Amino acid sequence: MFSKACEYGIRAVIYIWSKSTHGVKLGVKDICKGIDAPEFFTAKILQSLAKQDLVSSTKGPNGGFYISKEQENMRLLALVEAIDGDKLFRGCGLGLKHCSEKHPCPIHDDYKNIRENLAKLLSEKTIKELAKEVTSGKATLTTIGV
Amino acid sequence: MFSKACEYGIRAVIYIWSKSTHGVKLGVKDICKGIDAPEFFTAKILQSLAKQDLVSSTKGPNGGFYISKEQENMRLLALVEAIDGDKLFRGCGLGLKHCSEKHPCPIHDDYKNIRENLAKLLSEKTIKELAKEVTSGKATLTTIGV
DNA sequence: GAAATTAAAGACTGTTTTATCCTTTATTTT
DNA sequence: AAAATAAAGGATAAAACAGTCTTTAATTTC
Repeated sequence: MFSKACEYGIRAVIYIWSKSTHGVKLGVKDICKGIDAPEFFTAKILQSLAKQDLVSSTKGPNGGFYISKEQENMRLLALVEAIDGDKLFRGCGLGLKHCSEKHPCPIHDDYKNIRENLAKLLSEKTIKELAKEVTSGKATLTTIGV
Repeated sequence: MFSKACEYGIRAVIYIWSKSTHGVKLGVKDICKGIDAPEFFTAKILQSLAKQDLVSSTKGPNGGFYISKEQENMRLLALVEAIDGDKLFRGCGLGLKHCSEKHPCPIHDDYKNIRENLAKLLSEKTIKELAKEVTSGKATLTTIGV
């Protein structure tokens, strides 16, 4: 469903949220340790997100990634689109180039429905909410205990 | 969502269904022309499906691919699983190795819901139904008119 | 039986995704 | 100013995915 990059990206951003409530910055190493993701690969994703202004970053000692005031209400949908683009939400389920209401593929309506449910879910969820689930212990971002 | 191989495979099987109601066999070339898919690549997919007994085939003149009596009630789910495996239906939305009810990722429940809807859709749809939509002109498998 | 036809099988190429490493740049601390 | 730190950026490598081509095997037609 989501690409690896997107999975790491989502986990990373939720992690940053869950740890840096009061302006504390987190380094890539910390983050990747916390979410059990490959360091340099995840760094690239975060850099891309920073470029797109979905997260903030500063270099130098005590620098790292953090979430600014303006980024506080980020939705999951924005994150997914920033990393994976909109291919998950646009385009035909069977790969037809010109699938439309008028010339639908055989699963057009059902697929559309699934997709809209997914888009709805992603657009409703804020990172803040998700982070809260982690800090409260209800959810986790890494393999624990087993 | 689905891989290219899966898209071509689904289209191919629906096409076979829609054209070979009375035991007529269709060659790969015909099929690929009919669904606007790359020939050799799609051939591989059909061969794999034949090996897995989801479609039937015979070699030689007037040979080709067809659907046997036993394959008549094939569900879309079986097709997708045969080509893409179950990765779409199993595994965590955020890629966690040990995500479970007990140790869920932050989107566990919602993702599970989406996934179950998808699985339900795919397990309910028969290829026969989908083919009927094509033969009746309600749906299409290729780019038309534009 | 020989020729023609068609799927099956395997080798090969190209692209995208995933991942790692190394260098550069910006920032802070001393 | 120098040293240390951390993100940014570039280069490379491995794996998965997508697609093509060639040869082989089975079947039918003649």
